[in-house]
Amino acid sequence: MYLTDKQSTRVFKAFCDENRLHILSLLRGGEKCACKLLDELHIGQSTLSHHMKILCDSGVVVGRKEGKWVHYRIDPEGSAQAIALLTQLTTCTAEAETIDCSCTSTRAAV
Amino acid sequence: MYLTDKQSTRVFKAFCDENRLHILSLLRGGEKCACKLLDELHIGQSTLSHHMKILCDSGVVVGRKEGKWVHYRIDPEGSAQAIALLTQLTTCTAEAETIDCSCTSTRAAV
DNA sequence: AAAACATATTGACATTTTTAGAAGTGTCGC
DNA sequence: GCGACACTTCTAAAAATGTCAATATGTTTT
Repeated sequence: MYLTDKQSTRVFKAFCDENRLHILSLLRGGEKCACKLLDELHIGQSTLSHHMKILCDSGVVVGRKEGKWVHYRIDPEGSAQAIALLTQLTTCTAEAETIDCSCTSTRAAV
Repeated sequence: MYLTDKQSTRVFKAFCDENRLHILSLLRGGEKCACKLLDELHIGQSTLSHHMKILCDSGVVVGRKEGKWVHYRIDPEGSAQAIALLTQLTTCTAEAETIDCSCTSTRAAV
């Protein structure tokens, strides 16, 4: 499960906008259709559609089409992958503890 | 440890830019000063400074000033908090499994 | 004190993102 | 088929972000 840097940024874009965080908090309470989300957010319908696309592209949310409606929910698997990715991005390697001070050693330590 | 939505977005902004992901990957190998980072990234000095500010604002990176130099490293505590926040943002509540289909029930289910 | 150096801040510009209105697509009920 | 509805895509404007050059700040050396 290796992603390019570009793909990784796509995952975290989901959490970089206040409206999207609001949408996620609504979805944490269970699956909701777009129209219901629209009722609770003070944004236009096309704007919601745009945000839902970004949330789905991140893998954290999935949409289920049912007739005219699309029901959105948080995907536990996508969420787990996002957490795994974040963990990977912030975990130091074994030898990370050796303090690298090349700048001080090459110049200051004359 | 509750953050506003705005504060939460600040945490994940760290992971939404390819250059910042590159910087993080360098820091995963251990503490590095800004000048060393600058050597490995094809960006200007002021641009690096800008990215380091965003990384530090997220809490995932900390800077240690030593004379003229600033040594940056990944903060395991800040990283753990980011992971905890991401977990919180994507974890559904207990009753989330009940499918909410108000839009279909009020209109389609005539 | 002055010069040299590492980093931060400012200002200007290009690119990207957010937003909403308008038009387009697909589905349902008549 | 036709109109109503839910949602998506297109388009354009506003806001935010990334970038670099120039300048400022703070530290060390002479």
